[in-house]
Amino acid sequence: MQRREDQIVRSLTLAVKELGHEVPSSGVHVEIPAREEHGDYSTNLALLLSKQIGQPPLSIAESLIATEAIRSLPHLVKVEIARPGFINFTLAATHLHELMVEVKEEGRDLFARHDFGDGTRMQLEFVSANPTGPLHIGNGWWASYGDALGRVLERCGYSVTREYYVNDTGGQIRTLGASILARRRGEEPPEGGYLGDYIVEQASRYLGEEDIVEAGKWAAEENLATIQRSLERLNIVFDTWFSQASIEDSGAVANVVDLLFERGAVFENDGALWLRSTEWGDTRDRVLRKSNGDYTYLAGDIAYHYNKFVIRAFDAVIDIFGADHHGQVASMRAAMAALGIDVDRLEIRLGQIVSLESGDQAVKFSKRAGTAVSLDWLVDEVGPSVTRLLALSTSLDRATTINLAEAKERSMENPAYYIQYAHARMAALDRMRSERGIAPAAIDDARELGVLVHPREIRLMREIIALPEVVRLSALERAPHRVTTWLKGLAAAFHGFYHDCPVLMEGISDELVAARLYLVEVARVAIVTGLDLLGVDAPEEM
RNA sequence: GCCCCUGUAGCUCAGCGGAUAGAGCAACUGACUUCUAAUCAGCAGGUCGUAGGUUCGAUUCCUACCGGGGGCGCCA
Repeated sequence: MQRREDQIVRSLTLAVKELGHEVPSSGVHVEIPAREEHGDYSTNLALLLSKQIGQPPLSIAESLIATEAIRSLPHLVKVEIARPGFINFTLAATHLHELMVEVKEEGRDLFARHDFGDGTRMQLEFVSANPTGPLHIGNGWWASYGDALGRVLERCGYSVTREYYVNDTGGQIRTLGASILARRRGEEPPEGGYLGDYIVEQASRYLGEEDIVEAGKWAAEENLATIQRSLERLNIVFDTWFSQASIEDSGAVANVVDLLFERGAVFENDGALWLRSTEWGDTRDRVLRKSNGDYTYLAGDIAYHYNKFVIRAFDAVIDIFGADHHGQVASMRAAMAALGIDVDRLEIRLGQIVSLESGDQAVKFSKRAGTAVSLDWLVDEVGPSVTRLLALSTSLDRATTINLAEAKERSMENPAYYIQYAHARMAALDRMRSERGIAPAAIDDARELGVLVHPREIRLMREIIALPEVVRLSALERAPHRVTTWLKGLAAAFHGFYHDCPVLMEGISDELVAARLYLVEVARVAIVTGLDLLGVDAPEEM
């Protein structure tokens, strides 16, 4: 779709040149204003030029709108100057009709697609929960975010790899094994062990040796399979499951510590090897190899990130962790800097804590204490669509409390029903069209859509054409929840249209039926595109 | 103490430095011989935590303070 904004920017550029000025290098916006009185598009250009050339913005705006470049803008009905110095363009409905044809021709594959990602190889690491138990709801929230962000980035031309880092070795696996063995003996898990009920159940099925490592690995493998199934229920599929044990066994950890040593970033103290991370902005230095000779988790993670950036040479990496891993951020960035890796290639996004409201109390999740509410339980309760849309309704930066009663309601409280119902209505219209032997919507010329002038139709068309910009911003700001916000608006516009603009009822002209059917098809392209970006199904009927 | 996130309507939350700050829910009122009312419409609800600063313009950016959440291991 040729974005109308770009067309207007080109005309404004010509207009500025016509007046003999330079276009400001940054800050110029052409946007769809929030208020309809402000027209279809609006620009702050005159306000910025005012600063640059020292003339009042209103008189600059006057000169601009008098130029040939502006007067000849396609579809232009009216151009107005507003208070501080905005220029507001009102276009004829024909500009919307034209764009509808473009969206329909692009279809689900091409509409709202961008190429600015330019094939950048980007790795997204997310979830990476230790296989010491089932995923909890917080994991599901951040998993939905990571997957949707990947979809948005892919639509903008990035080449995305989704990866899960599996902590299949080390102290937690031993603790897990010890907890299993204790339960099998009918005892309480040891101090610091895992207290969840699932451990008791697993212990009853463990037939192996009385060996904590063997028991731990057995349970971890089983847990990992469970985790994978939980994620697949949410439409989340990883490209790679990267084993921590594999990187340790390969000697890569020792190698990267050697490399850090060669670069002078390591020192010895109290029998341990330390990373001089304070030199790169960390609040304290970090242990890489303990005095007992074992490498720390951090050392393994550094080797893993070295593998991402140097061995596999991803152009950029986004790590998505829970806020409880905040402490790792400065250390990892320091380690990358110490290795001479451009720190800007590493982006770490932290998801704030998710809790569940049960009665009046918020339940905090702890896997060790066994109070984590499992993701599977929530998906059983409300289904995958509601889970994903709820997770993707708010910013990652906001700590959320899930209200189960509201999540189970089948109303607008639940964006999933509202949005999916809009799609089901579109699908129903198409079924009915087919049953009545009416040909699928087809238009040879945008002028055949000239009958679409009802305020409900206008609003729907305006919502549809906003998606490309929403997708662009979602990718740049790593904010897929913007797509959810847009979907709610689109669904609202469609429900309003559906209510006031009959498509297949008696007494409607053939021409209007054809145009409205076409509009419904275009709306369907848009809503399916949006839902797919979030990994949510578009049901034919509900 | 230090670091990160957050404070917007009664509640849950949107809001790329722009114009009169928006949705849903809850409360109240209205619309079903229908293309599925899982919908639509109306009404009501705001010192955008507080105080400064930058700017033509600040809910948005900066600083300080106050409230809430999270993190500061030779755990992972």
